Amino acid sequence: MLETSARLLRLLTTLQGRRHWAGAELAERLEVTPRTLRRDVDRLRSLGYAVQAFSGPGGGYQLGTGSELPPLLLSDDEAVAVSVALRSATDTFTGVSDAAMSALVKLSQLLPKRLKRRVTALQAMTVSVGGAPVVPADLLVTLASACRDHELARFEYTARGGAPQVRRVEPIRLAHAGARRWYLVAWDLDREALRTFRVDKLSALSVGPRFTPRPLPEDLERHIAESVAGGVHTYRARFRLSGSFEALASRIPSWLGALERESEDTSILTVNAETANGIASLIVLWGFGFELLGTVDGAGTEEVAQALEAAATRLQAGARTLASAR
Amino acid sequence: MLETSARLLRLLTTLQGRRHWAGAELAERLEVTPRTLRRDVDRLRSLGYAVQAFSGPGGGYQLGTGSELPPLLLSDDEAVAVSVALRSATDTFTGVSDAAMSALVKLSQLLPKRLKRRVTALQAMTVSVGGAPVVPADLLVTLASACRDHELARFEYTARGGAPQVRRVEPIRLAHAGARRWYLVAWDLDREALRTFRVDKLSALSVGPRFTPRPLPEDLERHIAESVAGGVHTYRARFRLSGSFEALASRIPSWLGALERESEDTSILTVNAETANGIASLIVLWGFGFELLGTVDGAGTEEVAQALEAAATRLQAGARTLASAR
DNA sequence: TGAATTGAGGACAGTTTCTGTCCTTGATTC
DNA sequence: GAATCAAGGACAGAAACTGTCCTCAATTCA
Repeated sequence: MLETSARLLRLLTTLQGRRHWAGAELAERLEVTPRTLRRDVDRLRSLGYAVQAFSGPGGGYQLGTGSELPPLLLSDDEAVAVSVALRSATDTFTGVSDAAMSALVKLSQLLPKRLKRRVTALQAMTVSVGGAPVVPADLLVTLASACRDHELARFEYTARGGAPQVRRVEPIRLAHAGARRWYLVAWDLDREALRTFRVDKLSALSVGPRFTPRPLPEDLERHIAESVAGGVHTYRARFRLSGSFEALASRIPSWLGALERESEDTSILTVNAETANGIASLIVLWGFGFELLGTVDGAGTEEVAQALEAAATRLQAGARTLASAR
Repeated sequence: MLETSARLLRLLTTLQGRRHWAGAELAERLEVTPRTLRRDVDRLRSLGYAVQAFSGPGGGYQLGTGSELPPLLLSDDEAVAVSVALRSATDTFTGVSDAAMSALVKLSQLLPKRLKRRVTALQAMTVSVGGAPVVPADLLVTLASACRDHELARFEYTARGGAPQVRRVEPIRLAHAGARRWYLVAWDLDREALRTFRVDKLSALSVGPRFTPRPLPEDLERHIAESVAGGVHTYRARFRLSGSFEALASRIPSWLGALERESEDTSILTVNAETANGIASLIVLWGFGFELLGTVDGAGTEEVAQALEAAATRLQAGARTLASAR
């Protein structure tokens, strides 16, 4: 009974669109008798969806929160919004980036072309202050799909200080190391070994036919942890801000850095970035005074200090040109 | 045939979880004959979902992008990720905030309690960026639901320079004006007139029983546009960089701003941000010298220039502390 | 308190649909 | 050319669905 299944889905859509529905109204919409509607509601219930009912004048049905999440039926606009939101979330929220990635892969494979175009168009317009992705979301989605679906990948890779090389790999895992850094862990077909690639060093990606996944090496997790942690060295600078932890916490976005209490009216902010200059950019975003305390491990402190001063000089010079022009 | 409907849904879930599936594999999973599976696939197709099939060794089924978006079947983790992503997107991406809001309302009403708790926990870790008043996502979701479902709202409102008052309204529309500014347009029951409320000035919200919506005033759109328009603006600053367009284009990420050729060896970079300080942060990230030319429409040029100089001062002061400490 | 509204659900009969079991055809890969 | 795998027609028995007709139960409002 195809019609019944389709009707159940339509009922679910309808119930998701507005909270409250009168029985008669629903029955009319679905073009069935109220009796059949009640049966449909029962069916949804026995599928695990929490449809609540109310008797009496002003009664009706509404879809509540059950134990399972019902299939989400999105309108075009909503689907685009979810896609855009997820793309930015993969980079912003470390805690959920993997899940966001897999949701994004799911959605991307279902999204009709016309909607994909809209997402791309929106994405191009979006500039987010300080928290912008360094790795294009499309690339990530493609790689994540390749991992999930066991599809060969082929790309140009520019290793540290080397020339671009073409690599052919069996993708295994996409690893996220916070602060906008993504790594592809894959089996390198030419070198016959497990390799880790920085996604931002990777270009001209194409994914090929499926491969049968080889058994995962036992030390995969360790391999990931090591190659991801060691690869690039980050700057982790500590700043002293004046203001109590409570007062500052609400005004500092979590992706900017980690905040700790120092004393009653000072706090310490630790900022991570890939370049000393990135540190400067982030601390400018904070918008108020600060004291540079140094880097977490002591290394690179001088560079960071120099970067801050150089940035100060550039800002002043750049702003002054305008003033003198008038 | 409840079993059939449930099975179709399961099939859809399965197909969303991985790209490629062999027919036999699917049949086994769903505990039906291959023949019935083929019929199920047919059923999905006639419901409008693009299931593709491939013959021969290595053949099988995969769910492609059809003309309609199929119901999205999310795992727990994915649902949490989508919710978190949407919450931040409502504030970040002006272009899709309404759609994101309605998707969020939909999702929030379906999300099982255990998942809601996880979202809340994650949300608590995420705080939004400096200065501007922040509107809690929960408040927005509640208000948006109230608009959609025609539920009375009651809250305390602190008008400009006034004391908090209790208001009882019929919510009509939630309007977004970029830069974390949200407005509730509602019919004020005590004043018997259309009113606009700034959501960040509103507290102790409770939503009551349903009301029958009165006909929308004809000038609603105009009313919204007017009461919302005041006060929001983005900064669009133009900078001159030395270097040819070709040389710079490859070194400036596209999200930083739009680059144009000016002359053989200078280019113009246009940077957008919501605060003058955001402009400063972005231009620092560029890492080389620049000249501030002003803002695109001329307005706010002074503020941007001042923000750059202020940032320079802060950077110098902050960096100097370290030097003097040694 | 009583009338009106609205959902719940049992029973029944006729119709429709579904499933599994054949079997043949057509596409694709090696 | 052989093997693999999806497509789909035919058929019969079983199962499910729908509308109709009724009786109950819950809730609201006068």
